[in-house]
Amino acid sequence: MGSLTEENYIKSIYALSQSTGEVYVSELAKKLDVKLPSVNSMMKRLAIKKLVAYAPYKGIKLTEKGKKEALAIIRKHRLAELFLVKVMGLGWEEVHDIAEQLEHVNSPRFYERIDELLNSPKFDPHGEPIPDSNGKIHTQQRTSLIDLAEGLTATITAVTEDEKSFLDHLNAKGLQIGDAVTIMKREMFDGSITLQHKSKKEILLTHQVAERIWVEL
Amino acid sequence: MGSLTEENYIKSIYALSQSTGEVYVSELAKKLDVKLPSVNSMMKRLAIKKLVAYAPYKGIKLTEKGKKEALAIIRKHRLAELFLVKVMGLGWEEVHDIAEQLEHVNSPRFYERIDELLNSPKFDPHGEPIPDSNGKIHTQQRTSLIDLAEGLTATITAVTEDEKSFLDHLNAKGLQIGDAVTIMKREMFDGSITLQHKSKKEILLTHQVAERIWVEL
DNA sequence: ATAAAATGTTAGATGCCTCTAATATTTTAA
DNA sequence: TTAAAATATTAGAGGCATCTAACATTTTAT
Repeated sequence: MGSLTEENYIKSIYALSQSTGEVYVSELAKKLDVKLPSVNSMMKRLAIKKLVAYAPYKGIKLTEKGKKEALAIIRKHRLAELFLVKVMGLGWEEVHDIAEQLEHVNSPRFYERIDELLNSPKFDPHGEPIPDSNGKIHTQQRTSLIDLAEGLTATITAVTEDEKSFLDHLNAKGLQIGDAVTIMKREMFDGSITLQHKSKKEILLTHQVAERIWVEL
Repeated sequence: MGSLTEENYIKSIYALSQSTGEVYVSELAKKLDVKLPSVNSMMKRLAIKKLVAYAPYKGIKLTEKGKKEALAIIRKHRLAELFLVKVMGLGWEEVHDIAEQLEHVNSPRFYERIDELLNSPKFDPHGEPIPDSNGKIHTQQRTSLIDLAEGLTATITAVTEDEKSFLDHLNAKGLQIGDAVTIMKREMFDGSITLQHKSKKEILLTHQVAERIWVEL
């Protein structure tokens, strides 16, 4: 178990390297809100610990050991989020910041118990998959709401959780995980989308919002 | 909000100064398992922050500000312990170490919710009082099992929680908070005590164990 | 192909928290 | 009452995590 700071670096590297498999120093610095040299010196330390593969002027990659640690933290984060919603009755928009802290709690027993109480759940309240205790992740094939043709109906399965304000926005629009929506109109001009929702109301989403909503047909 | 380390110092100073109102550097060093100079330099920092009153070669005292912070941490610790037992179904002997971590979670909402779910509880699973959100503590007049005369019957209200092994010991003997016990015999020779318990069984406790059990007549 | 822009690294400093070794003060006991 | 023991402090160093300023490399665009 590394320090809290170390865990946050590992987690961010994992998140940012999802698509390309690597991260740039500047991306990481931006994400963690530190300056470039801070990232640089942390990379040296993590490389010594064999958590990242790092060569000067090259992208940063997690080693297998680093990935394993990242997935363990993500598992704890997502279990915590679901626990906060299901057991403690908090709103999905307010659990992220608390889970950011709970994910660093070192207690197998605590998380084993949460897992039991929630019946080994597969997805967190934002629809993100929860890795199992071996770090195995049940990936879903994802389609963004933005890629759906007019007339199609789909079910919201997940949202990309970046900031509380985004979830507040969805709450205000009345959208939740599991809701069925039909694409009424796609505006070419600004990329916005009009949906028909179970509430019978028409909902307008900007491109920026729609691209962060994942659906299944 | 100070650092985790700072919070642990404050909490330990509070605990150790309960009786006399002050702590010695060496006591604190022992409790926190650090060397004397570490305590010394931390005291200087805490004094600058007005959390402790500290003069060289004199005992350490918490300021009002320091006490308030200590009580806030203790409140979180004890709420967490009760939550772990009542809501999560963990044993009273295994919650201390988890609560040591949860007490540092910074989220008024999280603790407000725990307090609600537990119905603003007054005591933790070990019988220790939970300070209210203003730091006010509902102190009980306490009698130790060791001070009870033969023939008297009393109810266990609290135990002094120092180590898991002590609670394991009580579990093995079948003793719990709320149990009624009658003093059958007090041995002058070694200070041990024989109890009659609701289970009808006779239980022998050594002086060392009995003095850490608090009762009400 | 080279100059400018973007990105990354090194050097050196700071604060936090810890340590060991050396020194100082207070307490205790002869 | 003074020497020894116990307790506390200072000096100086090291690791972690951060920063600014200066320098190096890579990418890009003319």
